[in-house]
Amino acid sequence: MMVIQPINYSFFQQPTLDLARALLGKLLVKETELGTVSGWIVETEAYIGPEDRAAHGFENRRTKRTEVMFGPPGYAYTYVMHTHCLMNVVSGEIGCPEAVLIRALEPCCGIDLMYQRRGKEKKELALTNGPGKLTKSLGIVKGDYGRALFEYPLFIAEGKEIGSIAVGPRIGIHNSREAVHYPWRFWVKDSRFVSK
DNA sequence: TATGGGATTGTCT
DNA sequence: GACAATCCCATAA
Repeated sequence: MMVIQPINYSFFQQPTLDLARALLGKLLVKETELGTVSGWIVETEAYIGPEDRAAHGFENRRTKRTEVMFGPPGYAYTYVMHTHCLMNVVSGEIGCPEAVLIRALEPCCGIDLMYQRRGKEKKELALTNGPGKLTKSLGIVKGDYGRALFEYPLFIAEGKEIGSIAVGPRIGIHNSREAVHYPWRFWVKDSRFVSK
């Protein structure tokens, strides 16, 4: 039986835009009492606080909610958006509110459990092709806020080789003026599992 | 305590 | 394409 190991901590010690690319093809894993679910990351977005009007940490806004982004990289920043939970990987140096949003996965293991959580009538694509969908499939919740992503039960692991990477503007931030156009969204060009 | 808005999704037109 | 669902959080008073 194959054992999945969390990635080394040093993986998270790179600039946010580099990390956003490096995360493509990696495996995101969540273990619960119900079982283990994982998926290969195929789409990410970078948020770089001080200069990024679309980021929650814009102008270093430091609150209870954004606090984890000011800490060391490699931890989970989860928050609730309308009726859904979204998952980010904290990046950047201590004191810098930067993070990478995980927007889409390609299902890997635990697909039965994904259907159980999302609804059996859903199509396979609808399990993980959006930031709110993948958290539900993996069982990631607001309570995972601040968890280390290099330890069980919620972690990043080595994945598989990917083809070319596509780059473009981020999604869902139309009120963010000039930041709307920053090319900080990255996805696996040939993947069927990206959002939208 | 009250208020306004949002890094989404699903449904309806 | 438009909009409702539904709720957390930051801000102001």
